Amino acid sequence: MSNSVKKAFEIINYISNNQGKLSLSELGRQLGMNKTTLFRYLETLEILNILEKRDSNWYLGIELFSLGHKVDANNRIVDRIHPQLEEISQRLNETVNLVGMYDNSALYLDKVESSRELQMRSKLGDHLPLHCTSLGKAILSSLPTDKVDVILSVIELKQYTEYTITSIPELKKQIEFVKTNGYSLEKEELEPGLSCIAVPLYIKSIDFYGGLSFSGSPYRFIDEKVKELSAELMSLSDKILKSF
Amino acid sequence: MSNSVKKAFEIINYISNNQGKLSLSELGRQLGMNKTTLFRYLETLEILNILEKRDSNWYLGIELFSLGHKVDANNRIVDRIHPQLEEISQRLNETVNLVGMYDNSALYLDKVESSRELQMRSKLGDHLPLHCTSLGKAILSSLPTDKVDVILSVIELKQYTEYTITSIPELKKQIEFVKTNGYSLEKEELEPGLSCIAVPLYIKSIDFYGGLSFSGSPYRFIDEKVKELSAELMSLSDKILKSF
DNA sequence: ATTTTTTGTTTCATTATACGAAACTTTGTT
DNA sequence: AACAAAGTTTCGTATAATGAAACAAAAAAT
Repeated sequence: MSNSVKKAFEIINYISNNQGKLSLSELGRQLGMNKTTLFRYLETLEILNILEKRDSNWYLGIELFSLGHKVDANNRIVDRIHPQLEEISQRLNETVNLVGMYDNSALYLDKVESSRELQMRSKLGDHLPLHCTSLGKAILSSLPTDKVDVILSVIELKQYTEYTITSIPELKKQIEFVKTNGYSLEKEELEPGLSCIAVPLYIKSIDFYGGLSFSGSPYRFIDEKVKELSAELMSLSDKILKSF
Repeated sequence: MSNSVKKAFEIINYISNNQGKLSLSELGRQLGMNKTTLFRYLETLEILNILEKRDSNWYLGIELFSLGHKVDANNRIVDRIHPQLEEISQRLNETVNLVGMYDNSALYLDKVESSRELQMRSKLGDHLPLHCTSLGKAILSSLPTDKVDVILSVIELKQYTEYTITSIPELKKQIEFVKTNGYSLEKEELEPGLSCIAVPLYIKSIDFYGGLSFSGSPYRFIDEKVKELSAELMSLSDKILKSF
């Protein structure tokens, strides 16, 4: 495995989580790297527009923006589904989200926000934990049981709020609920004030394991609303599956 | 400059323009690289999820998607402006676009599509030429004259359609038009059936040179419409400038 | 079915290049 | 002005990248 390439991406990854906060020396300290070596990496990556230096602090560069938008994951699934997310979001005035599973987490692929919710900072590209999101539980419900067992034993069931489920049997119960009812629920298990309703979206032909969800304030998602919204998601999921 | 890092990104860039078309051998031939060396690069980049192999053809990987969405170019300009693009797009039912200048081209930063236009393949992250787009001409009009001279002498005035302007004096005339009227026009100079109306967006405090535009069919952009839409863009530009 | 060709992968000696200590320059601080 | 810290350049050394060759696996041709 190519050492320098690996190191370059370690640097890029580290900066991606600390943009605008780190100078060369600080980076060297935190990554435990010799400053001359680091200097050369940063210089190279800056020339390539992969990284950007402003006021001697480092940011991700514009070339990563370009590359990121050319990623053609799973046959342009995002491009194909986006119009349908737009439609459902506008019609119901709800925020709708699309994720796909990669490396034992749910990758945030697309979202359309309702006018109701205030615009939050874009989280596309983020990895969501599987055990405390409705989308995660939806995905788990669409996986074969033995795979679920492996995943649950591998991932850390980190406690994010007082409602986060950290017990494997309890999670399995919830996964059974999704299998029976077709949708999953999550109430402030990841962050306070945020709830979700989700359904799995498994597209066999392209080996895509993902999910669709509505997200919003837990106060709005009362029983009656949950019935309506979960039915909408299930019918959207069906529609998408037919188009693939 | 770090050789291997540079080479890794050469490979990534080449694949980004030929996704799903190239096997290891084919890549080696086209890039003039030794297959053993290339093999090691591809292996490394695949492990890092920067590249992805499907049916022995190479694609950009999901990690680039994540990184690309974390690019925080120019103080989150996209996140801050997006809601206003949404508003104007919905109110007028027009497709609206945002670009910024990087490396002598207009980088496609954001867009909101109208329900009128059919959803086209996402072009965010693409580099648009300056000489045959309304956005390019708008940006050029906001730059100091000596810089414009340098840029016009450096960039290739490639002919895309029969309407593409390839003469520097003619381009300068059009730039003067933008300076006088505050907006720029482009009719099928880049691709047949596509016209644009644009205004410059120069945010001094963050050294951002960019532009806003409406795009659509040339048949719809008649004189009267041009007046209305250009006025809308100018007032949006003003509003944005005030918020920075 | 058999041979031939092409593609993908591993090994290994050579050499190029990445490395980091040290010196030096620039910038910021007391 | 003196000092400290950050950033940059130089250069000998060691390491890691390189690519030819051999090999394995998969396609293509006979």
